[in-house]
Amino acid sequence: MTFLKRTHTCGELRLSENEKTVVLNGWVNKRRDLGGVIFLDLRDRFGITQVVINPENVSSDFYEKAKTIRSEFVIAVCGKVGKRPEIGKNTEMLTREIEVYAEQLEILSVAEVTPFEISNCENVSEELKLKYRYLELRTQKLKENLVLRSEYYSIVRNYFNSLSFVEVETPILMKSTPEGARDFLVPSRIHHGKFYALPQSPQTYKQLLMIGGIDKYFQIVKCFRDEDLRADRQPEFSQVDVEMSFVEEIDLQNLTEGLMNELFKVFRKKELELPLQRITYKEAMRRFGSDKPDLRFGMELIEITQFVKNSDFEVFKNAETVTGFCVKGGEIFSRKKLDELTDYAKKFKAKGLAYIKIGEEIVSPIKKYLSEEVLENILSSFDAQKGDLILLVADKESVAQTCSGALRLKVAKDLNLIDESKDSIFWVVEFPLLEFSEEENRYVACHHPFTAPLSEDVFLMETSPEKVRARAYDLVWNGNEVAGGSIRIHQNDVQRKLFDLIGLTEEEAREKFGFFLDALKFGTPPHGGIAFGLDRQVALFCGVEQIRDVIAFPKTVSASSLMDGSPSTVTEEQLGLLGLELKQKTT
RNA sequence: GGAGUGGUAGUUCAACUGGUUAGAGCACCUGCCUGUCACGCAGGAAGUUGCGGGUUCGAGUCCCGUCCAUUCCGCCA
Repeated sequence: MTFLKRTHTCGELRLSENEKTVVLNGWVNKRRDLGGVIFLDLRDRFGITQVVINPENVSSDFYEKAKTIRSEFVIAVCGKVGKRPEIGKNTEMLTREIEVYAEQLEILSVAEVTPFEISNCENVSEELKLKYRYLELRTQKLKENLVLRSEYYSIVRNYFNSLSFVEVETPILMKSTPEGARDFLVPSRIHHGKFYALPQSPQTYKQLLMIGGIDKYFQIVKCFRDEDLRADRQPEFSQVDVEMSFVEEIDLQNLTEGLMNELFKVFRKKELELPLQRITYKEAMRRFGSDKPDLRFGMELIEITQFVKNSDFEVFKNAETVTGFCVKGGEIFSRKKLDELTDYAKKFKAKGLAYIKIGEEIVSPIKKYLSEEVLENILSSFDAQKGDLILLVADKESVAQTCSGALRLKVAKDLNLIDESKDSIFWVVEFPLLEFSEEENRYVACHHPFTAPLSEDVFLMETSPEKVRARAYDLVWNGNEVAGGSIRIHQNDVQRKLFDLIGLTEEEAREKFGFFLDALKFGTPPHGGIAFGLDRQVALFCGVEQIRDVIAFPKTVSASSLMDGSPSTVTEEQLGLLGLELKQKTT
C-alpha cells in the first residue's frame, strides 16, 4: 500500500460508527493546538471531521510529526471513532457527535500558506480567488454548486432518455456564420487563410439532424460567443439543446414544462402548476416593459398617452408613448432618490423622468402643465392614493416601455418588494420575427433566421416585415430568460425569402448557408426546438447571482482566465504554421 | 465602445482638509498552554500604497495616462 487509504469520508461518520477503527484522508481545514492535545479539522468534499491527537496515547515521534501539521496539509489518519465529551459547537458540522482518535498518521502532502484562508474567504477579492480557483473550489459553497450542476445534468439526461431522445455530439469546429454574435475563430493549418468558427449554438446541425431523421435530439453542449461579458454571460457557456420533428409550439412547451417540473421537484421541493401561463411579447412589453418580466410583484405599467395628448406639456404631447407605474407609499422618496432614478432611466435612453407625488397636496414638476381633469385621469388610471408616487417616461414606444420596465424592476429591488420564496415562471410568445436595425440599415432576425413566421402573418412579409410575428417562445423564470426556442422554417423557399429579408443576397445566402438550403430541398420534416441556458438555470437553482459561481473555471469580464493566463501570445513558429502574421496594434 | 465603483501588509479594511516612523482584525512565525471547535495568552515578522508621469517644500491622499477586477449601458441572431 502506498498510503493509508480512506475507509470513510469526512462527512460520513456518526455515533453508529462508535469504537470502529477508520481511516480518513483529507485537507487540514483548521488546527487547534492546545499545547498538549491537538485538534485537527479534516476536510474533504463530503464534510469535516475532528481528529484528536493526544500526547498521552501516542508515541513522541508521532506527536512531533503531528506538531508540524498546518492548514491545507493533505493527511491520512487512522484511528478509533469516539463519542465527543461535548457535542461539537459547530452546528454546521455533520459529524459533530463524534471525533477520531489518531493512532497512525501520514502527511501525504505539505502545503505552503495559501493566499487566502479556505475556511474564511467570503470577502476575498474575485481577482485573487480566480487566480487560485483550485483553492476556492475547496470551499463548501463552490463544491455544492458543482454538485448541483452535476445533478442537473443527470436529471436532464434521464428525462430525455426516458422519452427516447438521442444525445448527439455536434462539431466544435464549424463554419463561420454572418448572423448573430461575433464568432470565435480558429485558423486552419492545412488551409492557409481559412478559419473554423466555434459554434454560437449547434443550430444548423440540430436542424440537419432533423433532416437526417434523428427526430428527437438533445445535447448538453458548450457554446461560444465573442461578445462583452456580464455577471450572467461568459464567452463559453452551456446549453441543453433540444430539437424535435413533427411538432408545433405546444409540443416543445409541454416537453420543456415536464423537464422544468422535474428540476423543480428536486431542487425546489415543489411542483409547478402546469400548463404554465402564456403571455405575448406585446403584452409583456405593454404591462411590464420587458420581454422577460418578473411577475413576483405588481407595479404594472399603465399607458396614459391618450390623456396627455392634448396637455400643455410638450414632452408628453409629442411623445409616441407615455407610460409608467405607481409606487405604493413612494411619496416618501427623497429628491436624491428621484435624481438617482432619473439617472438610471437615462441609461435606458430616456430623456427624463417625470414624477407625481401624492401627499397632502400633489407635488410634481409637471403639475403646472396638467389641467385638473388630466391630472385626475392620470391618478385614477394608476389608482393612486395619498402617499403614492407615479413615475412616468415619455418617448417612442420601445424606449418608454423598456425604460419604465427597468425602473419598475429597480424600484422593486430597492424597496425589497420581491418575495424570493415565490417563483414566477411562464412563457413569452409571439415575438416579432424581425427588427429593423438602424445601425446596419437592414432587418435582422430577433431570434435567429431559421425561425418560422406565424402562418397568419406570412402575408405581411412583403409589406411590413417588422409586423410579422415569429413562432418563437421564451421561458422566463423570475425575470430571467432561461430557455428559448422556435418552430423552424422547413421550406426552402420560405428560408430563402427570410435570408432575402435580412439583406442576404442570393449569392451570399448560397455562400454562407448553401449547404443548409440544399438540405431543405431533400425532404424536411416540420420541426422545432429549444435551448436552455444551463449556467443561468443552475445559478438560479443554487441561489447565486453570478454564473461564475456555477462554472468550475470561469473567465473574468475581460474574457481572460487569471489562473492559467489565457489568452496568451504564441510563438512565431506557431503563427507561421498557420500562415498568420500579427499586425501592430493600432491605437 | 461608454459610464460607475474599487486597487494600501499574505488577506480584509483604516489613514479628516496633502504634513511626524502608513495603522487594525484575521492569517503567518516564536514561546506558553491537555478538551478545543472563531481555542486562549505573550511576543514578533510582514508595505515599491497596481504601474508610469506630473503638481508641490512635502503625495496613499490632488492632476493626467495606463493596467487589473467588478457592476451596468451598448453588444449578446
